[in-house]
Amino acid sequence: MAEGFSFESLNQAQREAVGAIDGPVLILAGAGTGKTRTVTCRISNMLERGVAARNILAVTFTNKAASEMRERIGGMVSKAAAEEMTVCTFHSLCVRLLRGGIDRIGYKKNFAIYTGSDQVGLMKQLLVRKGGANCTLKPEQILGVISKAKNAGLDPSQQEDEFIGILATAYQNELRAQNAVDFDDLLCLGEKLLTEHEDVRNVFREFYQRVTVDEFQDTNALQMRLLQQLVGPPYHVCVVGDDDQSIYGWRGAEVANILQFEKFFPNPRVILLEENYRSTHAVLHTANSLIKHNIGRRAKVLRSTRVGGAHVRVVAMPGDAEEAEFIAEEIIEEKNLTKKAWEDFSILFRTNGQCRKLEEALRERKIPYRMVGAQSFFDRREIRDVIAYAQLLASPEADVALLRVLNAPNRGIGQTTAVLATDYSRETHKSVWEALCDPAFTHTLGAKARGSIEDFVAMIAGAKTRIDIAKENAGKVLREMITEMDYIPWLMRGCKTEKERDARTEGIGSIIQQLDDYSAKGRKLQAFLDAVSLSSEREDDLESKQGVTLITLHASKGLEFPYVYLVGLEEGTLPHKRSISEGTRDEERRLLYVGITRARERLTLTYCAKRMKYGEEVGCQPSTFIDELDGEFLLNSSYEEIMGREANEDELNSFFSSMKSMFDE
DNA sequence: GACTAACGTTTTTTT
DNA sequence: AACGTTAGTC
Repeated sequence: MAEGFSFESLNQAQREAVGAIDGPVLILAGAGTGKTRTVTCRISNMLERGVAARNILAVTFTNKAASEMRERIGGMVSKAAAEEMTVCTFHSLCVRLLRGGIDRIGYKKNFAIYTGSDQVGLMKQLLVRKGGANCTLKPEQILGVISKAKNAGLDPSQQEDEFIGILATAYQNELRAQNAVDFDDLLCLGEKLLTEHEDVRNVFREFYQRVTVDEFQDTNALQMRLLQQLVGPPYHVCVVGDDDQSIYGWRGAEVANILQFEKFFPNPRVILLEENYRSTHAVLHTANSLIKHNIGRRAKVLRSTRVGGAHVRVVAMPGDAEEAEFIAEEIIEEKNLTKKAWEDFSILFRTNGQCRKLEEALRERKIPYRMVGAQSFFDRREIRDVIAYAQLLASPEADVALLRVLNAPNRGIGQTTAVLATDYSRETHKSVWEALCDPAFTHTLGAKARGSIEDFVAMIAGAKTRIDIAKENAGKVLREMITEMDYIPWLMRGCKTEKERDARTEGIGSIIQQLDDYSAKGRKLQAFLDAVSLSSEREDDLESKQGVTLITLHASKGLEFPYVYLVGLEEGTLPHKRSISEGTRDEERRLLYVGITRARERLTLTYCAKRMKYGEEVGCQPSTFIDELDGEFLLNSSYEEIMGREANEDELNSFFSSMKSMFDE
């Protein structure tokens, strides 16, 4: 048994939170106030007070957060108890729920989950089919509208724009016909299943006696409705979050969920965690002075446990090149001076486009760096292809997966044939797979195309039999199939560089290995596909890499660094110009607030007079947010001033060291 | 059906 | 500047 927790190690507000395990609880946890520790202690306390581990549910926003929380709990209670709890995301919770009972609402239990590019592919088809040639919207935008409607808890087919409504209806019908759901459907259908079926709802309510939701400020209306279905009287539900760190409004997060929590659950106990263990007083004072400009927030003032600290610098730069150069040079200098590690430094920016110049400056000086959020592993073409093949082996009627790989590698089934097959499948109300298997269809084709299709069908059916009937290892079967069809040589032909070839080959190896691991543990192919669809997780996470961290403000939430450089504080960049036109300046302010509160010791804010944007030089104005910062712990400076002074300091330092060596002698 | 050339686009991002 | 997409050609 692990050591549990002690009330003595907690501050008063934390103790109150840990002790309050009954009824609705809202924990407003400011940045760096020991939120995770409080939540894990609270769960540990549930166990001590006799709640069984299996009856505890903790919902997080990302898979990574879920595994971290489980780990933290595991360090506090017994490992077995940590394993028994349900710690997962809303989406994976819904997958479990739906794999068990989706047949009650008209889907088959082996439904496929369509993600990102699957959805785009489907929508592109629908656009063509519904005559959207003169439609100005891109498939992604239409999907965005549909997604937003679903997450707001609305019917996506009810649209102001008639054509989008038609597309939304067609999209939903198509998904259902293919026995597929998208990410948002997981939540919608999960909620629907619980709402419409009292028996299912009661099973869940009785099973999950204590529910905790982390990062509550990021939840949307639909997730709130789901939560309400999940938790019945006497509402043993605890939500944890910080409205000041709500930065995902643009994808549907409802700050109202946290601001008006009382509306959803009666008489909640509200606990404020305001004691900050992370940052210096200077950093916190500056952060507080900024965020108080937002109206309609849950008033909260972070108190520092670390008095004083270096002033927050606001540095004016001539241009983005100098900005990058300055930071790179200073990091080298500070590292030498303070014996910090590269990992102690971070550079935060609003948009990924700002990253390139910084990267260059670091690379030129041979400073190791790590970037968070580059292309997602699961978005890479070869990975999506391999997953599509795996999907076909699980359920060949998943049309999107089938169409994706029908001619990858080229096997003589081109666009013309694909369109014919799709048309036939729609006319006969069958899946594309069934169309390909149907002689009535294949005999309308030329001999060459028919032969290709027969080979393809035989290959997939053969492999599926080996897995389903002969119970062979799915990873092995998939690997052999990929080898047999010469997928890799085909993929290699499209590669321009050696590096790309290696990366892609490695990616394929990695994804099949993951499937191997699943099979080895005796888990089904479907479980693998669920895990893969639900994790957009970057393959390599932050801890596994070393160097200075380059990261967007959004991705920086939850992280902390001794040294933080927050760049590009310019009107149009931060706040971003689109947020100005959309009237979401408050969220941009919160974004800056999140960035500021990442700093433990030293914070440097920079802005440029001009910046390269889309290959053109653009003049910039300093962000109006800078004026909102209280001046007490601010130090205004400029590139010229600091770079000039540094030259002098170098001389001074060498003078001191020579004096020192004289005294030492 | 495959390959090349010109074109247009470009906030944030998880599930 | 760089990337992906599309359209046009072989």
